[in-house]
Amino acid sequence: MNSRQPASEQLVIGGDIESESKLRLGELQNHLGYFLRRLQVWVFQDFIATLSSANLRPAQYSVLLVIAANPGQSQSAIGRTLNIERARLARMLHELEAHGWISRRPSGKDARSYALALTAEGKKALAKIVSLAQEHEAHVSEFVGEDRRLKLIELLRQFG
Amino acid sequence: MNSRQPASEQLVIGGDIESESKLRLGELQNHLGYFLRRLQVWVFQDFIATLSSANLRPAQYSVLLVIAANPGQSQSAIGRTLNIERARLARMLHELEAHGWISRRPSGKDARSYALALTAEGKKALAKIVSLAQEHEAHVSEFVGEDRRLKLIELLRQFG
DNA sequence: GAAAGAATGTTGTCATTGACAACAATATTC
DNA sequence: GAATATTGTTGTCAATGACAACATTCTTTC
Repeated sequence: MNSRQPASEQLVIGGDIESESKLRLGELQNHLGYFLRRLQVWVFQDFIATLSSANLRPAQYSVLLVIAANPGQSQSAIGRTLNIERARLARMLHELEAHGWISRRPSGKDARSYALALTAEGKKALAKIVSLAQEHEAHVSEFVGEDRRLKLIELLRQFG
Repeated sequence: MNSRQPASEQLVIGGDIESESKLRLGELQNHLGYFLRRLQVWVFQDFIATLSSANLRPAQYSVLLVIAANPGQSQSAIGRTLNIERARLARMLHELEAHGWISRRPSGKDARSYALALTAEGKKALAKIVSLAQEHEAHVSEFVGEDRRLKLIELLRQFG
Protein backbone atom coordinates (compact mmCIF):
# COMPACT_ATOMS: atom_id res chain seq x y z
CA MET A 1 0.00 0.00 0.00
CA ASN A 2 1.47 3.30 1.01
CA SER A 3 5.14 2.78 1.19
CA ARG A 4 7.14 4.12 4.07
CA GLN A 5 7.85 7.76 4.00
CA PRO A 6 10.33 10.00 5.73
CA ALA A 7 9.30 10.77 9.24
CA SER A 8 8.72 14.39 8.44
CA GLU A 9 5.94 13.62 6.00
CA GLN A 10 4.39 10.85 7.96
CA LEU A 11 2.02 13.17 9.69
CA VAL A 12 -0.03 13.22 6.57
CA ILE A 13 -1.18 9.68 7.20
CA GLY A 14 -4.56 10.24 8.70
CA GLY A 15 -5.04 13.67 10.01
CA ASP A 16 -3.73 15.76 7.20
CA ILE A 17 -3.14 18.88 9.11
CA GLU A 18 -1.78 21.79 7.32
CA SER A 19 -1.89 20.71 3.75
CA GLU A 20 -4.80 22.65 2.35
CA SER A 21 -7.35 25.14 3.45
CA LYS A 22 -10.00 23.74 5.68
CA LEU A 23 -13.39 25.22 6.20
CA ARG A 24 -15.10 26.29 9.36
CA LEU A 25 -16.49 23.54 11.53
CA GLY A 26 -19.40 25.45 13.01
CA GLU A 27 -21.28 23.63 15.73
CA LEU A 28 -18.98 20.66 15.32
CA GLN A 29 -16.48 22.50 17.49
CA ASN A 30 -18.62 21.78 20.51
CA HIS A 31 -18.76 18.03 20.07
CA LEU A 32 -16.29 15.87 21.89
CA GLY A 33 -17.19 12.96 19.65
CA TYR A 34 -15.89 14.71 16.58
CA PHE A 35 -12.48 15.37 18.10
CA LEU A 36 -12.26 11.92 19.62
CA ARG A 37 -13.02 10.34 16.30
CA ARG A 38 -10.57 12.51 14.43
CA LEU A 39 -7.62 11.56 16.57
CA GLN A 40 -8.69 7.96 16.88
CA VAL A 41 -8.69 7.56 13.11
CA TRP A 42 -5.23 9.02 12.89
CA VAL A 43 -3.96 6.74 15.63
CA PHE A 44 -5.47 3.60 14.16
CA GLN A 45 -4.14 4.37 10.72
CA ASP A 46 -0.68 4.80 12.13
CA PHE A 47 -1.09 1.55 14.04
CA ILE A 48 -2.05 -0.33 10.91
CA ALA A 49 0.79 1.22 8.92
CA THR A 50 3.39 0.60 11.61
CA LEU A 51 2.30 -2.99 12.09
CA SER A 52 1.81 -3.69 8.42
CA SER A 53 4.64 -6.21 8.42
CA ALA A 54 2.76 -8.18 11.07
CA ASN A 55 -0.50 -7.68 9.20
CA LEU A 56 -2.38 -7.14 12.43
CA ARG A 57 -5.32 -4.87 13.06
CA PRO A 58 -5.97 -3.08 16.33
CA ALA A 59 -8.83 -5.35 17.35
CA GLN A 60 -6.72 -8.46 16.84
CA TYR A 61 -3.90 -6.89 18.80
CA SER A 62 -6.20 -6.12 21.70
CA VAL A 63 -7.47 -9.69 21.74
CA LEU A 64 -3.96 -11.11 21.79
CA LEU A 65 -2.98 -8.86 24.68
CA VAL A 66 -6.01 -9.70 26.76
CA ILE A 67 -5.52 -13.42 26.19
CA ALA A 68 -1.85 -13.04 27.12
CA ALA A 69 -2.77 -11.23 30.33
CA ASN A 70 -5.55 -13.69 31.22
CA PRO A 71 -4.68 -17.18 30.04
CA GLY A 72 -7.35 -19.85 30.32
CA GLN A 73 -10.30 -17.52 29.96
CA SER A 74 -13.30 -18.12 27.74
CA GLN A 75 -14.31 -16.32 24.58
CA SER A 76 -17.23 -14.71 26.31
CA ALA A 77 -14.95 -13.25 28.98
CA ILE A 78 -12.64 -11.79 26.35
CA GLY A 79 -15.54 -10.39 24.41
CA ARG A 80 -17.06 -8.84 27.49
CA THR A 81 -13.78 -7.17 28.39
CA LEU A 82 -13.16 -5.69 24.97
CA ASN A 83 -16.75 -5.12 23.96
CA ILE A 84 -16.48 -7.41 20.98
CA GLU A 85 -19.62 -9.25 19.97
CA ARG A 86 -19.34 -12.98 20.33
CA ALA A 87 -20.02 -13.82 16.71
CA ARG A 88 -17.32 -11.46 15.58
CA LEU A 89 -14.87 -12.68 18.20
CA ALA A 90 -15.45 -16.30 17.26
CA ARG A 91 -14.40 -15.61 13.68
CA MET A 92 -11.44 -13.56 14.76
CA LEU A 93 -10.22 -16.33 17.06
CA HIS A 94 -10.48 -18.86 14.27
CA GLU A 95 -8.11 -16.71 12.28
CA LEU A 96 -5.67 -16.39 15.16
CA GLU A 97 -5.84 -20.12 15.71
CA ALA A 98 -5.18 -20.75 12.03
CA HIS A 99 -2.11 -18.54 12.40
CA GLY A 100 -0.98 -20.88 15.15
CA TRP A 101 -0.93 -18.07 17.67
CA ILE A 102 -3.59 -19.20 20.11
CA SER A 103 -4.84 -22.51 21.43
CA ARG A 104 -8.40 -23.33 22.33
CA ARG A 105 -8.61 -26.25 24.70
CA PRO A 106 -11.84 -27.51 26.19
CA SER A 107 -12.48 -25.82 29.47
CA GLY A 108 -12.57 -28.16 32.42
CA LYS A 109 -15.37 -26.32 34.09
CA ASP A 110 -17.77 -25.66 31.28
CA ALA A 111 -18.05 -28.02 28.36
CA ARG A 112 -19.51 -25.30 26.19
CA SER A 113 -16.50 -23.07 26.29
CA TYR A 114 -12.82 -23.08 25.51
CA ALA A 115 -9.83 -22.05 27.57
CA LEU A 116 -7.87 -19.63 25.44
CA ALA A 117 -4.13 -19.19 25.62
CA LEU A 118 -1.22 -18.13 23.49
CA THR A 119 0.85 -20.87 21.93
CA ALA A 120 4.62 -20.76 22.20
CA GLU A 121 4.64 -19.48 18.67
CA GLY A 122 2.05 -16.91 19.62
CA LYS A 123 4.15 -15.64 22.47
CA LYS A 124 7.12 -15.32 20.18
CA ALA A 125 5.07 -13.47 17.59
CA LEU A 126 3.58 -11.24 20.25
CA ALA A 127 7.00 -10.15 21.43
CA LYS A 128 7.75 -8.75 18.02
CA ILE A 129 4.26 -7.33 17.69
CA VAL A 130 4.49 -5.52 21.00
CA SER A 131 7.75 -3.96 19.98
CA LEU A 132 6.15 -2.69 16.76
CA ALA A 133 3.21 -1.42 18.80
CA GLN A 134 5.59 0.50 21.00
CA GLU A 135 7.10 2.02 17.93
CA HIS A 136 3.60 3.05 16.93
CA GLU A 137 3.00 4.53 20.35
CA ALA A 138 6.16 6.56 19.90
CA HIS A 139 4.65 8.02 16.74
CA VAL A 140 1.57 8.93 18.72
CA SER A 141 3.72 10.59 21.31
CA GLU A 142 5.53 12.52 18.62
CA PHE A 143 2.31 13.62 17.03
CA VAL A 144 0.36 14.46 20.15
CA GLY A 145 3.16 15.39 22.50
CA GLU A 146 4.15 13.08 25.31
CA ASP A 147 2.70 15.31 28.01
CA ARG A 148 -0.61 15.54 26.23
CA ARG A 149 -0.59 11.83 25.49
CA LEU A 150 -0.25 11.04 29.17
CA LYS A 151 -2.91 13.53 30.14
CA LEU A 152 -5.29 12.06 27.62
CA ILE A 153 -4.72 8.52 28.81
CA GLU A 154 -5.32 9.56 32.36
CA LEU A 155 -8.51 11.37 31.45
CA LEU A 156 -9.82 8.57 29.27
CA ARG A 157 -8.89 5.63 31.42
CA GLN A 158 -11.46 6.33 34.04
CA PHE A 159 -14.61 5.26 32.26
CA GLY A 160 -14.99 1.80 30.78
CA MET B 1 -5.19 10.02 41.68
CA ASN B 2 -3.81 7.82 38.99
CA SER B 3 -2.51 5.38 41.55
CA ARG B 4 -5.79 3.93 42.57
CA GLN B 5 -4.30 0.50 42.38
CA PRO B 6 -1.02 -1.22 41.62
CA ALA B 7 -0.24 -1.28 37.94
CA SER B 8 -0.69 -5.00 37.57
CA GLU B 9 -3.88 -5.50 39.48
CA GLN B 10 -6.18 -3.43 37.43
CA LEU B 11 -9.62 -4.96 37.43
CA VAL B 12 -13.01 -3.47 36.93
CA ILE B 13 -12.56 -0.17 35.16
CA GLY B 14 -15.70 1.57 36.00
CA GLY B 15 -19.05 0.38 34.79
CA ASP B 16 -19.91 0.14 31.21
CA ILE B 17 -23.57 -0.51 31.11
CA GLU B 18 -23.73 -3.73 32.99
CA SER B 19 -20.71 -4.09 35.17
CA GLU B 20 -19.82 -7.69 34.52
CA SER B 21 -16.40 -8.89 35.49
CA LYS B 22 -13.76 -7.66 33.12
CA LEU B 23 -10.32 -9.08 32.68
CA ARG B 24 -6.95 -7.44 32.87
CA LEU B 25 -5.93 -5.35 29.88
CA GLY B 26 -2.20 -5.91 30.06
CA GLU B 27 -0.17 -3.84 27.64
CA LEU B 28 -3.32 -2.29 26.28
CA GLN B 29 -3.22 0.08 29.22
CA ASN B 30 -0.37 1.93 27.60
CA HIS B 31 -2.09 2.64 24.32
CA LEU B 32 -3.87 5.90 23.83
CA GLY B 33 -5.64 4.48 20.81
CA TYR B 34 -7.47 1.90 22.86
CA PHE B 35 -8.88 4.45 25.25
CA LEU B 36 -9.73 6.88 22.49
CA ARG B 37 -11.58 4.20 20.61
CA ARG B 38 -13.44 3.01 23.67
CA LEU B 39 -14.89 6.38 24.48
CA GLN B 40 -15.48 7.26 20.87
CA VAL B 41 -17.63 4.18 20.39
CA TRP B 42 -19.67 5.04 23.44
CA VAL B 43 -20.15 8.61 22.26
CA PHE B 44 -21.15 7.63 18.73
CA GLN B 45 -23.60 5.05 19.98
CA ASP B 46 -25.24 7.60 22.18
CA PHE B 47 -25.32 10.03 19.26
CA ILE B 48 -27.06 7.51 17.04
CA ALA B 49 -29.52 6.58 19.75
CA THR B 50 -30.30 10.16 20.69
CA LEU B 51 -30.79 11.17 17.08
CA SER B 52 -32.65 8.03 16.09
CA SER B 53 -35.81 10.01 15.41
CA ALA B 54 -33.89 12.06 12.85
CA ASN B 55 -32.25 8.92 11.49
CA LEU B 56 -28.94 10.70 11.12
CA ARG B 57 -25.46 9.32 11.53
CA PRO B 58 -22.51 11.27 12.86
CA ALA B 59 -20.84 11.62 9.46
CA GLN B 60 -24.00 13.02 7.90
CA TYR B 61 -24.40 15.40 10.79
CA SER B 62 -20.87 16.68 10.38
CA VAL B 63 -21.43 17.25 6.67
CA LEU B 64 -24.62 19.22 7.30
CA LEU B 65 -22.87 21.40 9.84
CA VAL B 66 -19.91 22.17 7.65
CA ILE B 67 -22.16 23.01 4.71
CA ALA B 68 -24.22 25.24 6.98
CA ALA B 69 -21.11 27.03 8.18
CA ASN B 70 -19.64 27.37 4.68
CA PRO B 71 -22.39 27.79 2.11
CA GLY B 72 -21.40 27.71 -1.54
CA GLN B 73 -18.41 25.46 -1.11
CA SER B 74 -17.58 22.46 -3.26
CA GLN B 75 -17.71 18.80 -2.42
CA SER B 76 -13.97 18.54 -2.47
CA ALA B 77 -13.63 21.35 0.07
CA ILE B 78 -16.10 19.64 2.39
CA GLY B 79 -14.36 16.33 1.99
CA ARG B 80 -10.96 17.85 2.67
CA THR B 81 -12.23 19.49 5.82
CA LEU B 82 -13.83 16.38 7.25
CA ASN B 83 -11.47 13.81 5.81
CA ILE B 84 -14.20 12.08 3.87
CA GLU B 85 -13.18 10.45 0.63
CA ARG B 86 -14.78 12.02 -2.39
CA ALA B 87 -16.53 8.90 -3.62
CA ARG B 88 -18.11 8.36 -0.26
CA LEU B 89 -19.08 12.01 0.10
CA ALA B 90 -20.68 12.06 -3.34
CA ARG B 91 -23.03 9.25 -2.37
CA MET B 92 -23.78 10.81 0.98
CA LEU B 93 -24.66 14.12 -0.64
CA HIS B 94 -26.99 12.40 -3.06
CA GLU B 95 -28.88 11.07 -0.09
CA LEU B 96 -29.04 14.44 1.60
CA GLU B 97 -30.20 15.98 -1.64
CA ALA B 98 -32.88 13.31 -2.00
CA HIS B 99 -34.03 14.24 1.50
CA GLY B 100 -34.43 17.77 0.23
CA TRP B 101 -31.95 19.10 2.76
CA ILE B 102 -29.20 20.38 0.51
CA SER B 103 -29.00 21.98 -2.91
CA ARG B 104 -26.22 21.49 -5.41
CA ARG B 105 -26.08 24.32 -7.91
CA PRO B 106 -23.43 24.61 -10.58
CA SER B 107 -20.54 26.63 -9.29
CA GLY B 108 -19.93 29.85 -11.21
CA LYS B 109 -16.20 29.53 -10.99
CA ASP B 110 -15.58 25.92 -11.81
CA ALA B 111 -17.85 24.04 -14.14
CA ARG B 112 -16.76 20.72 -12.69
CA SER B 113 -18.03 21.38 -9.21
CA TYR B 114 -21.19 22.26 -7.35
CA ALA B 115 -21.90 24.97 -4.84
CA LEU B 116 -23.45 23.26 -1.85
CA ALA B 117 -25.94 24.86 0.48
CA LEU B 118 -28.75 23.96 2.81
CA THR B 119 -32.26 24.34 1.48
CA ALA B 120 -34.87 26.13 3.56
CA GLU B 121 -36.17 22.73 4.51
CA GLY B 122 -32.66 21.67 5.37
CA LYS B 123 -32.20 24.60 7.71
CA LYS B 124 -35.44 23.82 9.42
CA ALA B 125 -34.48 20.17 9.81
CA LEU B 126 -31.04 21.14 11.05
CA ALA B 127 -32.48 23.29 13.81
CA LYS B 128 -34.21 20.27 15.26
CA ILE B 129 -31.20 18.08 14.63
CA VAL B 130 -28.87 20.46 16.42
CA SER B 131 -31.12 20.50 19.43
CA LEU B 132 -31.08 16.71 19.54
CA ALA B 133 -27.30 16.81 19.17
CA GLN B 134 -27.09 19.14 22.13
CA GLU B 135 -29.15 16.70 24.10
CA HIS B 136 -26.63 14.05 23.11
CA GLU B 137 -23.77 16.26 24.18
CA ALA B 138 -25.46 16.63 27.54
CA HIS B 139 -25.37 12.86 27.87
CA VAL B 140 -21.67 12.95 27.12
CA SER B 141 -21.18 15.58 29.75
CA GLU B 142 -23.09 13.49 32.25
CA PHE B 143 -21.08 10.40 31.43
CA VAL B 144 -17.65 11.99 31.25
CA GLY B 145 -18.07 14.91 33.59
CA GLU B 146 -18.33 18.43 32.24
CA ASP B 147 -14.90 19.44 33.48
CA ARG B 148 -13.29 16.43 31.88
CA ARG B 149 -15.29 16.91 28.70
CA LEU B 150 -13.96 20.45 28.35
CA LYS B 151 -10.43 19.39 29.12
CA LEU B 152 -10.61 16.66 26.53
CA ILE B 153 -11.96 18.96 23.85
CA GLU B 154 -9.21 21.43 24.57
CA LEU B 155 -6.55 18.74 24.41
CA LEU B 156 -7.93 17.18 21.25
CA ARG B 157 -8.78 20.31 19.32
CA GLN B 158 -5.20 21.24 18.64
CA PHE B 159 -4.40 18.72 15.97
CA GLY B 160 -6.61 18.39 12.92
C1' DG C 1 -2.89 28.16 -27.87
C1' DA C 2 -2.19 23.12 -27.87
C1' DA C 3 -0.72 19.20 -25.35
C1' DA C 4 0.05 17.15 -21.03
C1' DG C 5 -1.27 16.79 -16.60
C1' DA C 6 -4.23 17.58 -12.50
C1' DA C 7 -8.63 18.15 -10.20
C1' DT C 8 -13.79 17.29 -9.66
C1' DG C 9 -17.49 14.44 -9.28
C1' DT C 10 -19.43 9.86 -10.56
C1' DT C 11 -20.07 4.90 -10.53
C1' DG C 12 -18.45 0.09 -9.72
C1' DT C 13 -16.46 -3.15 -6.81
C1' DC C 14 -14.18 -5.36 -2.84
C1' DA C 15 -12.94 -6.21 2.05
C1' DT C 16 -13.95 -5.19 6.77
C1' DT C 17 -17.01 -4.32 10.34
C1' DG C 18 -21.17 -4.35 13.51
C1' DA C 19 -25.50 -6.16 14.22
C1' DC C 20 -28.73 -9.56 14.58
C1' DA C 21 -31.09 -14.11 14.03
C1' DA C 22 -31.07 -19.05 14.30
C1' DC C 23 -28.99 -23.13 15.92
C1' DA C 24 -26.78 -27.15 18.79
C1' DA C 25 -24.78 -28.20 22.94
C1' DT C 26 -24.41 -27.57 27.64
C1' DA C 27 -25.49 -25.12 32.36
C1' DT C 28 -28.54 -23.19 35.53
C1' DT C 29 -32.82 -22.36 37.77
C1' DC C 30 -37.19 -23.50 39.42
C1' DG D 1 -37.26 -33.02 35.18
C1' DA D 2 -38.77 -28.99 32.54
C1' DA D 3 -38.03 -24.42 31.41
C1' DT D 4 -34.66 -21.03 30.65
C1' DA D 5 -30.06 -19.08 29.95
C1' DT D 6 -25.41 -19.18 28.22
C1' DT D 7 -21.59 -20.47 24.96
C1' DG D 8 -19.88 -20.76 20.66
C1' DT D 9 -21.07 -21.24 15.71
C1' DT D 10 -22.72 -19.95 11.15
C1' DG D 11 -25.55 -17.08 7.94
C1' DT D 12 -26.91 -12.77 6.40
C1' DC D 13 -27.57 -7.68 5.93
C1' DA D 14 -26.30 -2.82 6.03
C1' DA D 15 -22.77 0.62 6.57
C1' DT D 16 -18.15 1.97 5.78
C1' DG D 17 -13.46 2.77 3.74
C1' DA D 18 -10.62 2.05 -0.02
C1' DC D 19 -9.48 2.04 -4.58
C1' DA D 20 -9.86 2.00 -9.66
C1' DA D 21 -11.81 3.74 -13.89
C1' DC D 22 -14.13 7.26 -16.23
C1' DA D 23 -15.91 11.87 -18.37
C1' DT D 24 -15.59 16.53 -17.81
C1' DT D 25 -13.26 20.59 -16.92
C1' DC D 26 -9.36 23.37 -15.20
C1' DT D 27 -4.23 24.44 -15.03
C1' DT D 28 0.41 24.14 -16.34
C1' DT D 29 3.95 23.89 -19.62
C1' DC D 30 6.00 24.53 -23.75
